[in-house]
Amino acid sequence: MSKIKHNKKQLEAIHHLDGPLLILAGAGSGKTRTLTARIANIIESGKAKPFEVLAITFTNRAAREMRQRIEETIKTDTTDMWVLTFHAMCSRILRQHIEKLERGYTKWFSIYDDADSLAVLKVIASSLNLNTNYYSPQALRSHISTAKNALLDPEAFKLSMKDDFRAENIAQAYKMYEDELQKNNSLDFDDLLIKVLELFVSCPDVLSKYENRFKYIHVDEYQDTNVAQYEIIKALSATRRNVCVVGDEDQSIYGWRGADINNILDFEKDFLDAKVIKLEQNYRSTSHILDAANAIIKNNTDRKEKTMWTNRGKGIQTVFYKATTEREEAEYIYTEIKKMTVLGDYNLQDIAILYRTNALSRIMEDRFMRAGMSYAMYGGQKFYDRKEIKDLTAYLRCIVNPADEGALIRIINIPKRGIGATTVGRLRTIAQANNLTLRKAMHEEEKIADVMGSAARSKILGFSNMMDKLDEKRSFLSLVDFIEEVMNLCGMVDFYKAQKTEEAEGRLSNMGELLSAAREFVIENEDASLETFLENIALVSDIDSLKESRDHITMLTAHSAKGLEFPVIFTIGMEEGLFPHQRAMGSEEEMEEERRLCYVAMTRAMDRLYLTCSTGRLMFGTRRYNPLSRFIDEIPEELLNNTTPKPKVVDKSTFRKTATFNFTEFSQSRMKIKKSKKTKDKKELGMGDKVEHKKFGKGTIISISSSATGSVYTIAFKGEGVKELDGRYANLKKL
DNA sequence: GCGTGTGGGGTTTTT
DNA sequence: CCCCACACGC
Repeated sequence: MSKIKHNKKQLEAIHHLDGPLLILAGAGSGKTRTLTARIANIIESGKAKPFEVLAITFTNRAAREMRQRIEETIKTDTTDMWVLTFHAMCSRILRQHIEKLERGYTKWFSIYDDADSLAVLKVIASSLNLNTNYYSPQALRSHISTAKNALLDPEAFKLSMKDDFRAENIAQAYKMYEDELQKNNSLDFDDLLIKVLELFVSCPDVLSKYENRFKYIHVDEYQDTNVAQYEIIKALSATRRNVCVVGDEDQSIYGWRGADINNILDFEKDFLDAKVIKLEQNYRSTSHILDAANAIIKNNTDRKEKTMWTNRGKGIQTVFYKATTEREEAEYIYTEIKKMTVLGDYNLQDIAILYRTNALSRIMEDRFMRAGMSYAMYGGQKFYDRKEIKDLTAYLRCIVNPADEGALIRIINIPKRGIGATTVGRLRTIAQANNLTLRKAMHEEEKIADVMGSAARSKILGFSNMMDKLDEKRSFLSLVDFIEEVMNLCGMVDFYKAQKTEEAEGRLSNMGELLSAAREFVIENEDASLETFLENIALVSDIDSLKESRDHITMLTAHSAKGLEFPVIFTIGMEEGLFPHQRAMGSEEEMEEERRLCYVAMTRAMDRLYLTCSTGRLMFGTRRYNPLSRFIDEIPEELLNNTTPKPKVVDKSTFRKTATFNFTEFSQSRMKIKKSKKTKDKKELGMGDKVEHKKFGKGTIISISSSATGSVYTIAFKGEGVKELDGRYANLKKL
């Protein structure tokens, strides 16, 4: 295996070790192989010891794979080589040094996930009396995250959005949120990055420790880094400048999360002497697939010129199929899979179903389940996001980090033990007045007696004693035994056992699964402890556990498919509003990101690619008629094999006819009345039509949905975003 | 403090 | 269509 052949460009990258290096690695160009070989080369040539190499990846799975491959190549132990994600790296640095920030953080800090952050923001929003129409907790969360990713503090953020009337309030919520997290000795995902930067600034010795250590730095999936991550890389590589970044701007799909595509587009501006190597040979896909993907991506303007090619041969055309209902779409896919597996062309594990949104997986799931065809789904409801698991980990967090009141409040009444909002409120008042944590305040029996009745008092006492007992047990129980003890002592096991419902049973078995996860964690990690286990839970996603060898179909979102490949790919729901997603309709930039996402999805395929859609689809309980995805139109006809039975040609005009037909079918008599009404004042409106609205200006109709009362148009307005308007009232002028 | 019913609102993607 | 938040009644 060590004598793997590399092409000329790859060899160049493998041997160019010193100075900044940008590898523009297109889809399927052997990026990981090259990176692995380069790291092996660094070690084997004696330029650095394993512990002096840093490799940052995007997912834990990628990190694990890379480490494995490096180990196979150099046949040396790599335990002390840092091959991890940005977040894991930052967490590791902070566990060691965060106390130097002198802001009250301890190394037992909790990591808040989205739900934890939202809970905090809900309280803040209501304490500020913010109108939730303008300030939903989600919106606040997203603004704060944007601010943090751009390295703006509340003050700077306020200035940056001074045109927005909400600036003042959002900045204030941001500030309060920061204070609350700090008080709770907690960091959210964005904080992990930011606090490391703060640490580097305030403690130059910490920075130089890592700067000296890491002689060679690698960043995979560089197109998905945000400003904070970029700054971390810059800081770590400032002296030696041995930084090698690998990425593909055409696969930048995390802009919504703060990833800045300019990091890759402008790398050469920041590192003037950067060597740039383009890997343009694709080893994965046949040319029919690659050409179709190229045809789509070339419609983007925000990219570097790059032409991917392959010598895998033409292969077969990309298959297109248009169903009339989502069930029929699922049926078609099922039949195709059945065909190819019965013929023995492919096994189930060779096949993946990709979709834009998790909601689309459901129909496929139904179909596979009915057929008894095994499948595995990734994404969606994550294991650690399940209520009972979050509750249990909240218990564990309370125990590790007594300052974590978010966690404490979450579980103080779980299972129900009669400690309601009023009691918690009173307890909080006591805590605040005496500058105590909630846990400590529970011991202030006299003060509690002043404001509460004996019933509430004894309930608090009971809870407090239980937590104290757990604290004690932690010191002598193993990780697994301790977690089991928490489950039993806190009462969750009894609570669910008593219910005797299927749902409760599921929750119990999930709790059992958590125990198994802990057991496995102990086996795999030398430094396993309650703290490291919790950290692992916070930073791991379920795509990380994707298994390869099992015989099942894989179902995942296009996002989580990044970095994977399958012989057969089905990309479903190729419809305007779904893929590209509605939310992207308003802006050209977001549309380009959708296109990149589509490119990512298509380039996962090695031999066979299917693109499917349905003219009608049940959404929100009503039937919707979405036009065909523009991405399908961007593929030249000769590259597409349209297997849709009736209408042979795929173009917009055919589509419109079909859509109207279904429309009428829905309720013919009513439709006639409506039509006559409508034609009275307006010309008929179809999908894709440009319209003008008095208030919102010019826009494009992206979908039409029918209800008993008439049709509702979903229209993307320039600069105004996407609106839903009732055809009966909205004064729409056809342009 | 808690259970029930209703009404309204909501589905992008994830470390 | 489903899941939540909220209000009400016990």
